[in-house]
Amino acid sequence: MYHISVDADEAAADVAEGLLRLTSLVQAVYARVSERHGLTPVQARLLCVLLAGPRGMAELAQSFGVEKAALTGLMDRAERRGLAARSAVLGDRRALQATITETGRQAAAAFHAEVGAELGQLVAHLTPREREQFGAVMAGIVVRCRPFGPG
Amino acid sequence: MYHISVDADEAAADVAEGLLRLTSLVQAVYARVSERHGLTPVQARLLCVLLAGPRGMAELAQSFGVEKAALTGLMDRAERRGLAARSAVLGDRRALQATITETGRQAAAAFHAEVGAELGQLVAHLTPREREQFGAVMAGIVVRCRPFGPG
DNA sequence: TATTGTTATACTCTATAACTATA
DNA sequence: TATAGTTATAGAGTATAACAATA
Repeated sequence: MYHISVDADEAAADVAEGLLRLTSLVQAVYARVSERHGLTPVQARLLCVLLAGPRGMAELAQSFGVEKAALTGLMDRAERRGLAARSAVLGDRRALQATITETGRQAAAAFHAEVGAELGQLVAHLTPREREQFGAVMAGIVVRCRPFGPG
Repeated sequence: MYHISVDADEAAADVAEGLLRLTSLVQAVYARVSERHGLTPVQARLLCVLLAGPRGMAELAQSFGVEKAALTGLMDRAERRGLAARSAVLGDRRALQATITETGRQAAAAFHAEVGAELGQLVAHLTPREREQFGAVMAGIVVRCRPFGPG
């Protein structure tokens, strides 16, 4: 039905290499934009989550896929830099909420906009139709690896 | 000529989000396969480069985009684990070459094959034609950001 | 003088284990 | 007992600055 290349392995290796190179490029963009705003990549990610509202420490740790203790350290450093703060939670005196400060909000908003713009530049040479197809393929790949949604 | 969406910004944001999610997924695969072979992601990358032959320390630092001192630390740890070694360079008594050991070679070869296979799985649901197009788009994006070749 | 590589120091990010306080 | 979060400790990865040896 399809044309099967005799170099099927080679074609697969090419896709793998493409994925690795693309990943490396996106990581570099992310790191460069973070640095422009005085943030580490992980701090940028943390602040972007907190832009949507306060989050519990355990909740953040789980959504980042790190241990609670690692999150304590992340928040310590973010707090020391005036980017985020901890606040009490009504009704559970064990719990703390991570919140973003005004300084953090401004940095995160600017970071988010610039990352979006720079990543958009990467696909600016494609036609709208190509971009749409490319986006659909990426979404399809991601969805198949997160069968229960973007936790 | 093309249909321009009134939500062009939104579409661009979608592509950016897709790139970030795909990157996160590929990084996770890379980290998981590395760990399976007792390697950190950076060690895996270092060893895969050394699979092709010895490299000078400064050369490696530049191709990794890190300072010389960082590479000294990387090689110290790789050497301590028996994955790589330093050897003298004939004709320049300042220089050292990083080489891979047999242990390192086996780990790197297995790692490389498995990463290729797992990344291949990510696009296994696509038709050959879709895979080819996807690969071409990725290659095009990367090429535009490395106008002087893959360093 | 320039280049190669190392050492010293400091910081971020992460894991594990032991701990406190509250539920 | 279980959960939320912290502390202590260790290790990887990185940067900067100062240094040694060689070109």
